[in-house]
Amino acid sequence: MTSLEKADLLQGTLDLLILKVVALGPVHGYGISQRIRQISQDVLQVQQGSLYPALHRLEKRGWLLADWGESDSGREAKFYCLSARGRKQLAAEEQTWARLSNAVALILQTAE
Amino acid sequence: MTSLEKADLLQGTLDLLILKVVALGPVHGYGISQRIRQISQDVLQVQQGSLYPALHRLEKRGWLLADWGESDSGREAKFYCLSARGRKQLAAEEQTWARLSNAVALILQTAE
DNA sequence: CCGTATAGGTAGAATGTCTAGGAGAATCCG
DNA sequence: CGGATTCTCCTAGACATTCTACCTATACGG
Repeated sequence: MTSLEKADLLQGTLDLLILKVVALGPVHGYGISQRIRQISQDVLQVQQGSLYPALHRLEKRGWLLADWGESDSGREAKFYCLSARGRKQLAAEEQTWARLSNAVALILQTAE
Repeated sequence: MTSLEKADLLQGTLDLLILKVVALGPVHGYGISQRIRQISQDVLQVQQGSLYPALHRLEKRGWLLADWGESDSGREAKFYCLSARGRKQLAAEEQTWARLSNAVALILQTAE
């Protein structure tokens, strides 16, 4: 059910969220999901089964660059950072989000 | 592509939008799509192939009631109105939308 | 030694939305 | 009158995204 009631996040915003979090500095996948949960104060949470396919998708589209490194806890981890095209994409998606969410707000604001 | 760039609407918000528009008074399907476009100032537009399945879905779930009548232009049209459960559902979805969209805003507001 | 946290991943199902069609009736324009 | 456009309903099939559920492996605390 993509109905608004149960979703862990707003459908279609996952790419935007990932790009935005990665823009704050290199992170690995696991860290991305943690940051999204923390910054959103536990409202949004990305399941791993959504996260990793999304990361591969974004990398394949040339928006993310990945390389292996060592995480804080000393484990192998794949760190992602934004490419130039990813930065453009992020800007575009931020703008689109603003347009669409404002439009939804317009409709919800109509007096009853 | 459900990526934010090209969508006609924010995925997962269609039910909410329909319920909200119907809450303003009985409308037929065609009128719903027009109102959404107008109120959103041409930002959001529902394709007919999305609209009618959604209406049937909402009716089947008991949130909308339908009956045939005559439209302004004298044609047969199916008018929808909210059921009691639909009203509850609308309230719930409005709240969820507020929670989720605020959470997205939180993430987008993180300083760079 | 076992459970939890960290870190990566895949497969399959469910859902929603879009594109692309089809249909009929009313109205407007030339 | 003929043709185009608007109004109104609908379905089928393709597609992308996201979820649940599962798998692997290492480190650490009790």
